[in-house]
Amino acid sequence: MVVDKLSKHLSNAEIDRIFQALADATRRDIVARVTAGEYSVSGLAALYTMSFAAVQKHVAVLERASLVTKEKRGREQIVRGNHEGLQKARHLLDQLETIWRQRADRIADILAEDDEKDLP
Amino acid sequence: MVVDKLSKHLSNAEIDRIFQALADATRRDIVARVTAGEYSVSGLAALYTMSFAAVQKHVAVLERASLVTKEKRGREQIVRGNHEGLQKARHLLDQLETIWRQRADRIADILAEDDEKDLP
DNA sequence: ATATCGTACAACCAAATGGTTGTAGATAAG
DNA sequence: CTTATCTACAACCATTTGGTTGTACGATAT
Repeated sequence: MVVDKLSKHLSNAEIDRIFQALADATRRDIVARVTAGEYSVSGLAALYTMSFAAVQKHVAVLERASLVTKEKRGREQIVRGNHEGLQKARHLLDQLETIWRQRADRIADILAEDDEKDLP
Repeated sequence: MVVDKLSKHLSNAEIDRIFQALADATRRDIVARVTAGEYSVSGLAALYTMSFAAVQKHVAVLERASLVTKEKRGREQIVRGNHEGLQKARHLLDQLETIWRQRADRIADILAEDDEKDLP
């Protein structure tokens, strides 16, 4: 199987986990919220109609993807955005964007060459 | 259930499809390849050890996520990167990045305020 | 001391995923 | 015409996913 590594620092498995973690609206909402402030797991669970255990699982998925961290404070578990993980994700997305833009640039170049042929 | 819409133009279902499509190394490889050139489905299938049908399914997932288009040419089906879809994905990722960066900036501001308090 | 709160975790379930093989229909090549 | 190629699609299978309920346990409040 030929699968290019998109990053020297992120394994394909890590990238899989990041994208899969973000492929759910509830989890994206959790990321947005804990990136803008602190929430306990039950504090998060109160925001959604699903069960506490379901939210707990969503947080676990985000944690495995390094997008979020948990820290025990008293009897609560505080969830925060993991800036290192988020930065990794951002870097990864930059790389993907670069590949796509290179393609766009190549097309632009080809079109530019055609234009030159039309010059006097 | 409270789930913020991250975009006026992309539904949560569309975003789900985009991230999930990218949550597989083979599919990311396909996106990279068809973004850099043209491939038939069988041309793609030749690159991987899995069956033709499996690759066909991966392409279908990418197509449903609007990251790729198929066009019939003779008996072949040509797969290309869908620039509109890719741009949507890029825009979406920019928005996520903005949210994360705003958080970082807010932290920087808070730290800056603390520094000011230490001034003479 | 006891009840309550926040969490962890197991067991279970339905549906989706990622893969397989097999069959069938167009299209191209001999 | 016959054969080989490319694609589509169905049926099946194992595993994962997203959800549930129930139980147990440490921390907190009354």
